Formats: sequence, structure tokens, C-alpha cells
Amino acid sequence: MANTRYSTALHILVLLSANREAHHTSASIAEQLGTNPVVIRRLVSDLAKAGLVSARRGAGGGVSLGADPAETSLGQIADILEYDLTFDAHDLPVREGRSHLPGAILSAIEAQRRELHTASVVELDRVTLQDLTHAATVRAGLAELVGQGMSNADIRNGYRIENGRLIPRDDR
Amino acid sequence: MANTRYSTALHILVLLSANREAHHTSASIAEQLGTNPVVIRRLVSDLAKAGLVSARRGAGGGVSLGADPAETSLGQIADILEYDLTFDAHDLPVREGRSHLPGAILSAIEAQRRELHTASVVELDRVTLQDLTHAATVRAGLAELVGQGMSNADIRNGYRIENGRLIPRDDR
DNA sequence: TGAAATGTAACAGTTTTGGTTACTTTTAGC
DNA sequence: GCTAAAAGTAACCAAAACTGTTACATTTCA
Repeated sequence: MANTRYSTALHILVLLSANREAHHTSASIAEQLGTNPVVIRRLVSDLAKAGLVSARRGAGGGVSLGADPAETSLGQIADILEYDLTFDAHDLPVREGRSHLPGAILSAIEAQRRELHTASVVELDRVTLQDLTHAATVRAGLAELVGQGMSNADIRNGYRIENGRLIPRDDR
Repeated sequence: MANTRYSTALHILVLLSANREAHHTSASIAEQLGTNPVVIRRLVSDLAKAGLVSARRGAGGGVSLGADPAETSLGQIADILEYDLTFDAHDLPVREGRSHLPGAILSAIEAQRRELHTASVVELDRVTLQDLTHAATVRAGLAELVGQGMSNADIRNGYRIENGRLIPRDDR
């Protein structure tokens, strides 16, 4: 089974970021994601430890964003979840053979593994939660128009994008 | 269970690259890696399709390197194996809801996913199979000396590294 | 012709992961 | 205080993915 913790965490955070006014609970989020509230709580609990979200227990409680999306990078989120952004290493049998080569090869591969993880985090640090939220809301806006029967060409000609929203071009 | 195909493939290729004179078979490689010959054959078969190794059937057959390690990048190897170098995406239930937001969020996440995969391949393209082989043989040389009771400081003072081998410093 | 090797299909065993239930704890409002 | 609503967490289950293994066909050399 794939490990979708990081992807799901991103989804939760974009959801909170795109709709900060609404009241969110693990149940309401789980419903939108088609999963179980406990899955959401597990992730939110980890994100809350790092202050990225704030979870309040009890009646009227729920989940809300705890940090500025413009100051939160996707790399930080991976760090928080301790999510591996590289390939999986194999292992070797413990063996008292004479040759050091197999262990040395594995060791070199693991060094490369760490290097790729670091590079991936650097890459993800270039994107903020705000950037990702922007990308999502633009896509949602486009989907909305297409759902209303508008063609992609019409959309391109009739709208411009501003702050993640589609603004009608009335300047022509 | 982790997907160790890429890591194992790298190990096989470094093994072949570090010891080009020896005769290698799926059985001999599997023995060194502590796995089953079929596992090796499956990987070698994929690598052979791309010309990276050459596998000869029949008596006296075996596996040998089919390309120049200096011209083979770790990114190419990932490509050949179609190995995913990014995070796993979650999925959404098919639902005819009104809101386009959940699907739009997922779509934005998947775009980010593809971007990270591309960046990872670029990163791995900076390293050749020769580089990785060099790193492994150096480590093996060091392990050999340590096994002979030499301290790391002694090693640093008494040897220099050249073409992936430890050369005694007799220039002092 | 026989032995040695790869190619491949089929299946089993293990591990990992998300889903689920159940229960505790916290909190707000009446 | 009582009740309802919410998160926190432990424990277990089911499903998926992957490697390991067996078995057999095919190829090749001597």
C-alpha cells in the first residue's frame, strides 16, 4: 500500500488555507476526503505538534490553520511528518565474509539516498502552502466555469487570474 | 514493504562496474546480495532491455555491463525502471458533488508531485554510475584498512585517493 | 546430448498502510 | 453539574504491494 500521509496532509492544509472562515472538524474533513476521521486526527495531531494547525477539543472545537501559509513551505511539512523523499534502500544479510565491497556499495547507495532526500526538501522548500492553495483555487475556478458549459478558449479570453481567483475581463 | 528495486539495481550495476573482469551470474550476484536469483534476473532483464547490461543465456552465460559507467546517470536508471521518485498521492472517492475544490486540490498536489519527480531525476542525472562506483570502492578500501587495525587518522595521513583506489603516500 | 544459464509465470509470506471500532479526555453551553 | 460535541489514542482488521520461492521453458556451449 502506498504511503499517502504527506499527500493527505497537504490536502488538509490546503483545505484549511483555502477556506479559513468555515468551521472544520476531523469529521467534516474526512467526509470531503472520503476517509475516516481518525486518519485525519492522526495527521492533524502531528501537524499540531509543530504548530502548523491548531486542534481544539470539546464542543465547538475543531481544526484550524495555525501558521501563515505564505511562511510555510512544503519542505517543512515533509520534515514535520518525517516523510522520506527518496528511494527505498535494500539491505544485506549480516555476514562475516572477507570482502568489504557489498557493504561499501550499500553504504555509497545510502549516501546517495540521503543526498536525494535533501535535494528534494530543498526543491519543496521553494513552494509555500500559499502557492499550492493558489494553484488549487485557480483550478477550482476553472472547473466551475467548465461545469457551466464554458470552453477553455472562452475562459482564457474572458478572465484573468488574480490572487488565485478568476476575475472577469471587463477592460475590453 | 519497501520498494527496493531501484536500490538493488544500483547495487547490481556498481558490482558489475567495480569488477568488470569477473564472471557474474544471477546466482553469484544473488548470493552477494542475500536474495534469490530470480529477483536479480527480473531486474537484469529490465536493465538489459535498455542496453545497460547484457545477459547471455546458456552455459557460460551470465551478466555483464553493457554501457559505459561514465555515460550512465542514476537518473537514466530510474527512468529505465520507471521508478517513482516522489511522494505517493492519495485519491478521492468519485462523487458528483457540487464543489470542485477537493478535486482541484488533488490536481494541484499531483502537479507538484510530477514537478518533484522531475527535479529528482535532474538531481540524479548529475551522478554517473562511475561516480557511485568510485564512492563504493573508496569505502571498500577504507573498510579494508580499518579491518587491518588501522585508525581513520592513520588512513588519512598515509593514503591518498586516486581513481577510486587508495594509493599509499610515498611522497613524504 | 547434457549441463548451465536466463526468462517468466504463478504463488506464498511478510510487511506496511489505511480503515475501523472503542474508549478516554476535554470543552462549551444549557 | 449535565450533556453533547469534539479530539486523542490504542488496538485490531483488511487490503495491497513487494520480495522470495518454486517450477518449468528456452537458449547456448562444449
